[in-house]
Amino acid sequence: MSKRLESDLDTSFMDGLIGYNLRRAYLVIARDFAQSLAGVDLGPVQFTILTLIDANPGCTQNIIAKAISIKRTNFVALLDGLEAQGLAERRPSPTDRRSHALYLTHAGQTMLADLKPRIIAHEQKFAAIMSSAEADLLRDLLVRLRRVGADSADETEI
Amino acid sequence: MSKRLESDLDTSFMDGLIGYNLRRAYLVIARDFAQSLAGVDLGPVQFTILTLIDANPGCTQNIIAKAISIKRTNFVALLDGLEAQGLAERRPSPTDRRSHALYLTHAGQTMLADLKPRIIAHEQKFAAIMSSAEADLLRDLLVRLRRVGADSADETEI
DNA sequence: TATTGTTATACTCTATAACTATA
DNA sequence: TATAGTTATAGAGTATAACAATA
Repeated sequence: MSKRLESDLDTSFMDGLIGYNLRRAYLVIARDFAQSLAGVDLGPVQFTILTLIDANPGCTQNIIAKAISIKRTNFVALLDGLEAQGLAERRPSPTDRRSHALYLTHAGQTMLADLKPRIIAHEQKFAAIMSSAEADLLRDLLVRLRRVGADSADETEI
Repeated sequence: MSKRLESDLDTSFMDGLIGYNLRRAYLVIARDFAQSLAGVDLGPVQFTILTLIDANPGCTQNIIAKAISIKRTNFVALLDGLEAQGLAERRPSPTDRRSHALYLTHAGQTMLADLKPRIIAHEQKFAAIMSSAEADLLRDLLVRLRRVGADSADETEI
């Protein structure tokens, strides 16, 4: 197998680009993440929303949407999906009648407790190929990278 | 502005995940990359294809598709777009009548020469926030990360 | 039988514009 | 006037299944 490797190709220009390498690594991890969620009707973003509601009960849609850099407008359907599955719910906000206070249902908490170990196992598969010092630096560099775009970002806070 | 920061949110679980930080950084760079290509009818993947055909004239669709981890099936429309704009062309392969030999047209070479400086400027905006040693380590870590998924990848070579 | 390219199709994520109800 | 949520819609990017031509 692999009679002809893609290493025959000259990819030198792309290989030097941070963005290109970032995309390649992201795609690999995103696929593995999705496999970790196999059998569950949740996308990666929905899992993230689940964890954030769990850690911040009563928070609003906007707060979460900004925190994870997705548009308010795209948040609606994602939350609709969680609500339809009985995992989360919108309650009227006690302080602002425009906004909703978000909570996990009991089923949502159970689901999250079931999924977290899967995600941690998925993560460890990747963390295993670097030292903890390298992992720390990697996270730090990724955070710094995403702050570069902070000015050009319109409504989605970085 | 920014009367209430998302840092009020407890995002500790997600912050610890490599995949999450990778996604956030990737999205920021991908948006900036797209802006660098503003006014040109090319997506990021099409730009990548353009550079690879330029560096590897006569190569086949499959070789490039594998090199950048996209499906053969999705490559077709991307290349169609390049051909429709007169930037690239499919010629019959001299050795295998199933495959096509890919080449840039003169217009394609001119376009690429125009775009490369834009992409390099885009890259430098991000490279500027780290030392060259950090950038080298980052690229190395990203390559190592994407190789973790090498076994579970079916047809798209990592 | 396996591989290259192809069509058709669907799903996820992201994006913009315009609306409503509140503030 | 601005903000929170919503609807509708569009576009990338990615995914699978099935096919024709060639190896």
